[in-house]
Amino acid sequence: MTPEAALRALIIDTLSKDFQIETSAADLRIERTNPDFPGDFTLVVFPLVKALKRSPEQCAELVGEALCKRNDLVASFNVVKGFLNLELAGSYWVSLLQTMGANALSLLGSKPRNTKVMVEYSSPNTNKPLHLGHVRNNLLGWSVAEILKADGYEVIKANLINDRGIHICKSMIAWERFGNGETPESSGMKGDHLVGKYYVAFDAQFRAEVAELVAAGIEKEAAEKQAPILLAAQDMLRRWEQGDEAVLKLWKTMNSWVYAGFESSYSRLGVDFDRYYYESNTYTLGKDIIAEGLEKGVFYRKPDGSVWIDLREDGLDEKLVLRSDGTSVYMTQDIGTAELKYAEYGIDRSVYVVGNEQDYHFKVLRLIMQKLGRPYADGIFHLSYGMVDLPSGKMKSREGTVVDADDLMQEMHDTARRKTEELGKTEGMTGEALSGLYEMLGMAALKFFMLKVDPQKRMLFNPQESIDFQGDTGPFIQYTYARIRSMLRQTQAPDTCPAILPNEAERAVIRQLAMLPDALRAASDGYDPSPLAHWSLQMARQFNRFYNEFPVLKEADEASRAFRLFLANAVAENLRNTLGLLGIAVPEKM
RNA sequence: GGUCCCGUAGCUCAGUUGGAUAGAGCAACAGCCUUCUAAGCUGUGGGUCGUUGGUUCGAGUCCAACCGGGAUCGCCA
Repeated sequence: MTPEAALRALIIDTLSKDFQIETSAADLRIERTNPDFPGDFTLVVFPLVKALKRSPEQCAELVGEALCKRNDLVASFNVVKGFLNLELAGSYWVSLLQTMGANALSLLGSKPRNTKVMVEYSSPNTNKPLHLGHVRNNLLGWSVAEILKADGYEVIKANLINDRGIHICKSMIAWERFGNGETPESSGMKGDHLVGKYYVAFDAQFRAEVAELVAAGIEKEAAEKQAPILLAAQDMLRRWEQGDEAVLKLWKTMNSWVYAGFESSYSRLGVDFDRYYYESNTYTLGKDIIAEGLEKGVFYRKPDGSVWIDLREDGLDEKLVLRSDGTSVYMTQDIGTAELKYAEYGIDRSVYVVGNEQDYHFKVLRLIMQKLGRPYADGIFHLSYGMVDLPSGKMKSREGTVVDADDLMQEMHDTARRKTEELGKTEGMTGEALSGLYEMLGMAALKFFMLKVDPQKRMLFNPQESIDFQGDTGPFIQYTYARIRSMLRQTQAPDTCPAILPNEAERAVIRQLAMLPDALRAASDGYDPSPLAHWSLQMARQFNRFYNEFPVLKEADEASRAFRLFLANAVAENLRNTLGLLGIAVPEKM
């Protein structure tokens, strides 16, 4: 049990037995005590004033005294205005440390959730390499999946690959026209970058053709519809759908290049998937459900044959779910894949990590599934995240003004190397270990930067300034870990924790450790890794404060030294585990 | 125009279901390495929490209106 939960239970019991006041856990206001006052937790007594018929100060005094008497959890108290500051007993903190040891999450107890969650993330298009926005998506999705696992859910990570459509044909047609048979092997280019190059080439050609048509006196809008290369791409899509062998062959070849490229980016990012879905397989799904919905009267057909749903009563608009020619739209496919996911795994919840520009789409999807009475409908959750902006403005992959994911990762690696070399603390490390360290530090800086922010907010990314290695960063936490490991290489931590009375700095460290379960719960409930990132920062800061003031290895008193080693080891292990949920590895030395 | 998201220090961000004098980091300035890793620690300066009302013992947090930024409302995905 966490200290707060223990205290809450004690207060409820005391209020009931000594004051005949029945309260529920939710009614009590318990907070961390303001650092300016002595105490660990604070009970806000204003809500009790009416029931006790006393002034706030008197209420606080009465309750404080009763709590101290009841058992040895609360050692002392003080009252400031209507706030009852409670100090828990030193012996309690030590026994708590002994209980949680290297795994503070054990305070949660193990309860099987028997709940299956699918987290779909990444979902790239196969016409261009991953960029900064995908990086945020991938890190979020992977981390949320790991967090849910740590909180007792059964998790399936899924990737729905958009391998079909006009955008793919654009790359294909440009490669046919301008490629001269270029391959990743012949060019030495990563496959996804090679294909992306032709996507950009398509756009350049397209714009040139449009300009030509406009010069010939055609309206811009019309020109954009009749540019020859666009017509060629559209024709290719038709041939693709008809199963034209030459088109399919080219499609498969270019896709295989892209997949090889993606695999290498995913692997470097440290993300993985349990199940891949391909839009080329799923794009016709969902039509049966449309038919079912028509029968049930959830959908209706317009005279031209197109099928719609009217969501105006739900505050939305009418929405097309099937084209007049009977082909699927985006929504049709998503209805179908939702059904497929459920059929395959019997999932209870389905998390979609997709940018916030699709808020509307997922609101509609969820509503449709609810109206169709699907058992998984309420479990659909759109993990919506904000765009990543650059100082120069929006990223446009067509125009090639993007921060490429591979370039970014390499840049992080190089920056980490430069920084490490400046500090010159890596004596005795070999070339391979060093490069592994740079990678670890660079990726930590990148991942922490992305994950410490509330997903919902759009974020500004300044390649020159954003990513730092000092202050609120991944490397700062890694550094704290490495320092502790350095001590533990010299003297091992004891298996059991000596029962001494901790000083204020030590208590603060234990208190922070004990807050990890709350951070995990917040992260899991909110599908948001940032509470764990902030916990880690706070943990590292708290430990560094202690470390700066008190000796560990050089502590003369043997019991105290053993206690501090045990404490330091607990901090290191919990930091390592928590950063692991963010996809961040920790070095033994840096 | 309808709907949704965001607005907190010069910059990047925290701020639990309303609680004490609104917190970190970066940047600026001043200290701390003959002692366990200074990628660290300590201190100083920096705020009409977009604006105006409302709800109450109490509002950055809840409600309303407005201002500013963004997204979305395609037989694109």
